[in-house]
Amino acid sequence: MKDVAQHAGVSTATVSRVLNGHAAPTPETRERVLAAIEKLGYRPNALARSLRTTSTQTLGLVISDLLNPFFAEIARAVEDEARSHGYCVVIGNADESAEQEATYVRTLLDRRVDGLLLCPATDDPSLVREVSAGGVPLVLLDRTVRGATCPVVRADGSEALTALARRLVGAGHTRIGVIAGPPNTSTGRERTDVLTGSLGGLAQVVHGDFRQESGSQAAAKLIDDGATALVAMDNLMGLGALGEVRARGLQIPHDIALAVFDDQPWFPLLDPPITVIAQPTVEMGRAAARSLLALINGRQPDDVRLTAKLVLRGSLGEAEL
Amino acid sequence: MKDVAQHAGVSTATVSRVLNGHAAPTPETRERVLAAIEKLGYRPNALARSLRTTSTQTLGLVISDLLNPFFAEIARAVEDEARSHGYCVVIGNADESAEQEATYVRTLLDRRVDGLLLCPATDDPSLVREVSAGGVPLVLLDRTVRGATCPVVRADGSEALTALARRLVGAGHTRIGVIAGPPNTSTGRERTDVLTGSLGGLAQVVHGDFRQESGSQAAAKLIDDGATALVAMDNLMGLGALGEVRARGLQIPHDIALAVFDDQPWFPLLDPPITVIAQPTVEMGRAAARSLLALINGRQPDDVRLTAKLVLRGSLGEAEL
DNA sequence: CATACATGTGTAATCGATTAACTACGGTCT
DNA sequence: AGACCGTAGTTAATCGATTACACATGTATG
Repeated sequence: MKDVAQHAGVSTATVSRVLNGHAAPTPETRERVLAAIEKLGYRPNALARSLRTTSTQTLGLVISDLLNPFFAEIARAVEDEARSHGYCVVIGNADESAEQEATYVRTLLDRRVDGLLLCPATDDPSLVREVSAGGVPLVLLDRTVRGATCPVVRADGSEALTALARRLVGAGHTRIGVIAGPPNTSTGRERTDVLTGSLGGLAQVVHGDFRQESGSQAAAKLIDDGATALVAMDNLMGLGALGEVRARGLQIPHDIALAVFDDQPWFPLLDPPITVIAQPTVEMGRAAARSLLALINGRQPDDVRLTAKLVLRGSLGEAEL
Repeated sequence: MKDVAQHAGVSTATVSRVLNGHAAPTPETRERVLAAIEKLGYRPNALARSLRTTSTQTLGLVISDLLNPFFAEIARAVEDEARSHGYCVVIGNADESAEQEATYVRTLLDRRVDGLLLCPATDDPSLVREVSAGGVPLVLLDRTVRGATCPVVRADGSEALTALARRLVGAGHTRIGVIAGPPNTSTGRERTDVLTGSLGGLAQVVHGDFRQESGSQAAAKLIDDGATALVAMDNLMGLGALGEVRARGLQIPHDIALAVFDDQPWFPLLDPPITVIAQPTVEMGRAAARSLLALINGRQPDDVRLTAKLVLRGSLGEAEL
């Protein structure tokens, strides 16, 4: 910057003013400064600028797993929305581990992100409190924690789940295997509660960890126990369950019915296509980013609750008639 | 930091030494400082530290599309490797757009990442030159550019592609539709050249843009032209092609054979499972991160060339016998 | 013609860390 | 006792920007 100033025959203050679009500098001065910048290939140091202004124009996003397309889509939407407001997003991968999640959150805070979007790995509120105590704007996404005091953006699957339950029961299924998420996550618990509630005593629950492998294992156990229908509570466990069903040579929906929470681009391509409960991922991501930006700008956004929808495709068999 | 120093009755220099594990401070002083840090909940400002040390312990990774599982896996691997060396990764999504790619690269440079990993959207070397001119360590990943002067990490699919070609020809296919990547990307061009080369005059090429929609369109065109086998040059176009095949009610492999470049967890679950050329994504990501770290540490790593493998699963029909 | 005021630019403090150079202190050795 | 040395800790410069305040110049006003 000093070099630029020297080249243009002005002070660094003036260079800074030109850079920041202040009204002060003469068009002629501005011209000279811009020429010098161009000539020297100068690029301002964002670190220094942020240090001085205490604003990084950056949002932190901590998610459980980038390989999970559900989170990848959310990340993508967050990024789009943030970018359109001049913000950058730094993504942290927590790998469904509370410890790694905490590490990432702290790293992001150390780098002074202007705000944080968090999909908490567990419903333990201590990390959330730590962030809030630091005074950093925080919005929870997809999942919440016990006694959360910050805005939350999530999808409500209750309606879709009860509709699904009604169809399964109506089709005469009496042993319905539920491949549930971890009970210490809000989404894991809530979805399972709603579904088992609507299924009366027909549900048999096995808990997984939102990963493919656990989906296979849970499916195996449930099939062994005589389940005639499976409901996987997220797409990775759905993938695992599907693998197990195929490995056993069972036909969907003839031998067993299957429904999955979360949609995937390839679900319609299976034979039969898989019936799902689709979450509005893009909307969730955008809404979360907007809420966070609002918070950063001193407004107090409301919680956002979007609706997940049941998409019938055929993998339930007669239940879909 | 000043507060901590005051609390512990020392100067900020001493606090800094404790923080950075210098030998100087007495165990007793160290103890006092740590206590003060704990008590005040002090966390060092990474921006200030980086400004002073000119090192951010951060790598930039610019990829074409986070929603493409191929890149998501790479990102994940890069991150793992980087983290194990105490580095953070900031991911930028270029969306297969050269312009957005350039924007992201510049943003990352402005933030003074210690090194940059780039999957170039096109083979135009100007952006690469710009980065190199800035003296920032740079490694290219998956794709290269014309006259690249920096280390490159990529997968070689030639062997797998010729093997695939041999099988298709051997099975008597005479009209083989190739859904190619953009000709201005190195991977797009090379893969297509190798395959069409080995297919003699039997190949019919339609170019897509590495996205699902273009895969459907290309497949439609090729099927209309009487192709009896399709080869999609990346997984998203493969997904599109598969959709088109299904939409027309064609049976794989009876009516048409299909092979896809890039593997996906759900390909084995289709009926029949899809034959693919699998790239070692995790190895690619790790290798790229390692090369970049080497470069940052003043070493001069060699190019890395890993091997993609043909995985036969059944979607080629008799060609797989 | 002096005074007030607007305007464009420069000076220097500041953000929060690191670190070279210096000081103070105590202990050894002749 | 005096010279010398090692060690623990302080002072202050520095990284590269922003910005309050001061200053100089030019124009309008009484």
